[in-house]
Amino acid sequence: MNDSLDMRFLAARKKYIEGRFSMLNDMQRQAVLTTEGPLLLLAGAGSGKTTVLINRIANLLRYGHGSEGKEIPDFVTEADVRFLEELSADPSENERVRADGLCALEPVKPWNIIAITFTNKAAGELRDRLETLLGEGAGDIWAMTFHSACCRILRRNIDRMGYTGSFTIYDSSDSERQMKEVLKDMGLDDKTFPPKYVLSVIGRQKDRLISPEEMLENSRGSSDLRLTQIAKAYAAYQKRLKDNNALDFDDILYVTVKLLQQEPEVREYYQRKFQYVLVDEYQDTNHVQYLLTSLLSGHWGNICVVGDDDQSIYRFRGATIENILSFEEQYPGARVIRLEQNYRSTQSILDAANAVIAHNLGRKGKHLWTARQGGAPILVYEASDESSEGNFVAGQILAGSKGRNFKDYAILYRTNAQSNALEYAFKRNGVPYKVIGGTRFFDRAEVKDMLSYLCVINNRTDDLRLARIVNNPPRGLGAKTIETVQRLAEAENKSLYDVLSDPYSYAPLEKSAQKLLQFSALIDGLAKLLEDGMSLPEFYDELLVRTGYADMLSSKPTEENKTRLENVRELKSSIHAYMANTAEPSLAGFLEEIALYTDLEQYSEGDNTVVMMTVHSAKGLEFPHVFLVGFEDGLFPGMRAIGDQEEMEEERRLCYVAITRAKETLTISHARQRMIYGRTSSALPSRFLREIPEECIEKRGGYRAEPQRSMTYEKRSVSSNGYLSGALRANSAPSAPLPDYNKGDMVMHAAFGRGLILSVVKMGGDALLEVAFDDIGTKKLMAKAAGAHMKKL
DNA sequence: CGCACCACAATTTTT
DNA sequence: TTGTGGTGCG
Repeated sequence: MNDSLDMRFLAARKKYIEGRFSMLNDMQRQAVLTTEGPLLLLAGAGSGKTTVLINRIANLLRYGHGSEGKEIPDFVTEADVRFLEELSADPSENERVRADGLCALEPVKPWNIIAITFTNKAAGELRDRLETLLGEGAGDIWAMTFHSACCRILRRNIDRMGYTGSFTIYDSSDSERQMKEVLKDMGLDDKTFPPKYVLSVIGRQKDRLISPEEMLENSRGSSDLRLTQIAKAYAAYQKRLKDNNALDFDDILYVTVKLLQQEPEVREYYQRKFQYVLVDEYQDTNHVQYLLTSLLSGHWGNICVVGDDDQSIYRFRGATIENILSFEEQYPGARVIRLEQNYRSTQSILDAANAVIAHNLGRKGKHLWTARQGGAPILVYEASDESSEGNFVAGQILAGSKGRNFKDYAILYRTNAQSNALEYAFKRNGVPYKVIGGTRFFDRAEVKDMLSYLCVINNRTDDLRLARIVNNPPRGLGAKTIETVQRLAEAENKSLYDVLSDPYSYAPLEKSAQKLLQFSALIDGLAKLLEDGMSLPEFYDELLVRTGYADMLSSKPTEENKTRLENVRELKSSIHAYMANTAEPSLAGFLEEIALYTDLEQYSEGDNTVVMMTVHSAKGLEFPHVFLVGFEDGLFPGMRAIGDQEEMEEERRLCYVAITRAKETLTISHARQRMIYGRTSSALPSRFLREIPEECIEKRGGYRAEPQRSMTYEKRSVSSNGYLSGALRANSAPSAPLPDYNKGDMVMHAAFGRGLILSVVKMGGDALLEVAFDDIGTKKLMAKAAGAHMKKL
């Protein structure tokens, strides 16, 4: 082929590949087709970031670097060029196959791509969407979290680092318990050295790749005397973990990076393997994660990071916005593409978001826009206190939802503690809701207990987990006995299990020998079941029975124990889920999966209920209607942030995240006074409110004339003026008379429609109604609150 | 060992 | 106000 034909081919190839991504907007397409070298994708909220990621991978798999490359395969003929040039926008199947063959330039193998995310949820979604788009082969792509990717590398190669491939993973509470012991052994007072704090200091060291020895060295010149102690604790802690063949979450990254740095063979293997490295949510990466991705992409240099510096809200756990801000310096020749078209929100919402975030200095700068103009203004409501705020929100939802699409609504707040007042209001008003967050499933004591049993059965030398369960349920092996065992084990450099399963060899254990043997027989007996091929779920049932754990819970059937038993049983469904996804299920495999998969209770669209969560947990989600509550100075932004530039910018980003969750409407509320730590304190509207342009806002509420009242009186009266208060002046809302509802009355409710009162139970100055609604079934409502939305027929 | 009692603290959260 | 963790008693 001659030069001009070459040019024609390149143009036609580019045009064809572009055509294959015609469903994307220009910027998105550019992001997909930019395959080579470092690429920073600044993806604004709602800009179709994941779509781009998926399509970018699809492009790599189908066309390799065809969209950018200048090479031309030898087999291309003039006829081929003409064919491509004349190809219609909507080719037939055959034409498409031929064109694909012509345009593909070293298509990438799935196993040469790694796409790293933060959460298991994100990784799972990525895998699902890849599979939908690409079919089977997608499974070979490394689409996983930082931690699971590192684990996979470590399982193969960690022996070079002084651990063995069957290492266990400590979660934060395991780490804390271990650290507590370390500090106690060192004779450090846990007031001056809170385990959590010590661990966080150590975590920062690991993030900077500083070893215990280096930290000790560094601490010598320091004015903070505690640092030397912490450095020593760091060394002792690491020794313990190594002795137990355990890694904590920070170690997983730290050791992987150390391994890749120290071992050229291992490094080169993975560097060659990963031709393309993609990193999602890059604004959330910390330093060690930067090092990891930079190492992995070290050979081919094809690193694509996707993120939004304006949505970086995890500084407190080590995320550094610097990674995104200095990407271009760290990767010379990097290209930057901004995705600013938003497909989620109305213009009013985006105007507000843009205006707020523009006040930040440390940012790359972006301006979100949407093709859909207009939209309802942002409603700003001033409530008298948190209870009236709750009633307002509940009322708005009832009025807007007509009792149907509760799942279209989300309530976002800065702190978890705020959910309480809202829950009360929602219960009073009969609005179904679900609170996301709080104690997670795998953090519950009973679940950890069962997992500890499984860990010990899987690995007898897991001292930490063994200590947890050896006397749970109580077996007469009290603290004293365990301490003795620990002392003996330490002296002989053996595991706890080694000692307690052989009590007659140790004089001090004579008294408890019988009980100790019973315990080790229990563990051995259970392990035998698995060896004999019992299935995991069956085995788990047996575990519940033989350990006496199930008995312990069911013998005292308190409400609490019932939920515990449920949780313990629920773990069995995790086992089933694991079995369903795994070719060769094993206890060890299950435990490994569980160790890195802790978020069983994340938000997923399920029931038709309103959801309540912190702004942090809402990141990445979207809802038609969003309520941002508690928008007050001191709460959002929090007290700690006021007067600290960096912190304030983080709060502002958080605010930006909150605003950009909304698709159709955003309602912001703040209360004039609020109960905090049992004290009522007054508050001013958030300073961020003033950063939202006036013309985006419609104000409501306002309680200037609200008289001071006694607590109880206040609580009851606000519910009556809750959502109607925009219309009713506060002064004209005296104590609401209890509406006269009787059993058998027909009522019409604003949201739930027609209903029949089944029962009336007087409660204080109020009454609990049970109402059978024609459309949605029976509901329990408080008469006073519900009265605002309901009339007798 | 289990329970009651008191002191104390208290953003945000994933792995 | 709420929840947790530690201590001391029966």
